[in-house]
Amino acid sequence: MARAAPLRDPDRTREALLEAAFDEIYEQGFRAASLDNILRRTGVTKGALYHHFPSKSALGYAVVDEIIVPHAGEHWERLIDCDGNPVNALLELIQEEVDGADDHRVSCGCPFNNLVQEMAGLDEGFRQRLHRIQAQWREAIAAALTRGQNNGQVRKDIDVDETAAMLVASYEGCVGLAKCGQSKELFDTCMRGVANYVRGLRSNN
Amino acid sequence: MARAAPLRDPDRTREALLEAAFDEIYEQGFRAASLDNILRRTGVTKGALYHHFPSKSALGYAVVDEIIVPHAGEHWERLIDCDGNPVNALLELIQEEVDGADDHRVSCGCPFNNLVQEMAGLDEGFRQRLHRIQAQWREAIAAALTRGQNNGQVRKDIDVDETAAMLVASYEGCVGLAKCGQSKELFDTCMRGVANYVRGLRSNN
DNA sequence: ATTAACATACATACCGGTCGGTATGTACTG
DNA sequence: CAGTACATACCGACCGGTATGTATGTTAAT
Repeated sequence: MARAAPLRDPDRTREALLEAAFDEIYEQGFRAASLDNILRRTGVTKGALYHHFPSKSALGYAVVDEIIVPHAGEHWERLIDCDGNPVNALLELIQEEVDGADDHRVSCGCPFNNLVQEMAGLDEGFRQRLHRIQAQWREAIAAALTRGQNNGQVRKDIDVDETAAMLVASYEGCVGLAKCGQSKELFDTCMRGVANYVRGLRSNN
Repeated sequence: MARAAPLRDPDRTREALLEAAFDEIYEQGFRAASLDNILRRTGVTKGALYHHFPSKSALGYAVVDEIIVPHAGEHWERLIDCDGNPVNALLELIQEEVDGADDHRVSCGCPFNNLVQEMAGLDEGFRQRLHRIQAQWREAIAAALTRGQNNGQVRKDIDVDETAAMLVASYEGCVGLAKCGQSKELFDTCMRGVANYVRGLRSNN
């Protein structure tokens, strides 16, 4: 890789490091992610990296805080903002995930879930950050379902927290199945199952 | 750890290596699993290990073939053998998983799923083995559901393959949520959601 | 001139894997 | 039965490579 001219633009340097770190971590996992690879991807040197981040862990935490959290937020904020039928909103979200899933995504899985599986049991710093994301997802879904119950759009005999947890689990599970089979088709099949489950939440009135 | 006397019992040595490798891989992941740790756990030396297995990968594959596959088989074989109502059989299976989940399990997750998340996108040897396990799970559930449909125990308007995929995904997802929250309670909540989904598969007649 | 922003060279530790050698059991031979 | 020849099981030091992290020097902007 060509030696990049020194940027002397700390914000851009930092941002470049975060993005390259995200890619590397997404493809390799956090522990197998190599700082040297990240430096190669960016053309940044080791001194610069350690100028911006005190450790590999700190870099990983920053990737979660500044890339994964905002990206996750985009999804559940729409569930919160949406004032229509939450069942329809969920179905739209599911459809978007199905449409947006390319080979790379099928092969690598969900960046959030990958980190959970790898790090949640080993590192509290990761775990707490990831758990917060997951909890917000569940809360957003549960709140939307409660709203739907009050509006008569959603069956009143379901436990919204239970259902929200189950939905998040199903989605992450679908991504996992697809990764295991390296098959977009399997992902679609699995997600159709989730969509049918969601349709079953509709009130019968 | 005390220095173990040379066993000179190749089968036992091999078995000990497999079990220690399983534990180490379960807790650390495959790539982070250290051969030295496995040797320390067993008291076996590196020469002995490489006498039994040509490489770390081969050891990992053997763990899947000789420990994880048989263990997974125990579960889905019971679904195949069972001649009662498949909905009840699934609910029993779920209940057993809930009852059997201790702290270690919540913290470390599902050995099968861990390997999927870590290795499926990186190593075909692992991927094919794991995919085979997953496919057998789905096939066993789908077959049971089909039997239930023919017996009038299961709704006829569901797609059994879709449902089977969704069930496997949900279960793996539940384990993931629990790991992320380090919370048995979250696991129970999530699994209650799965159980309710399964109850919804019952025919209404 | 200070100091933030980088660059370079290096320290240290651990990794999977190899290698020469040893101890033990077994099979053949005279 | 004794002795030789060979195979299996195992030992543990060591290798090259790579990992994160550090120490110190240089550049450039305010």
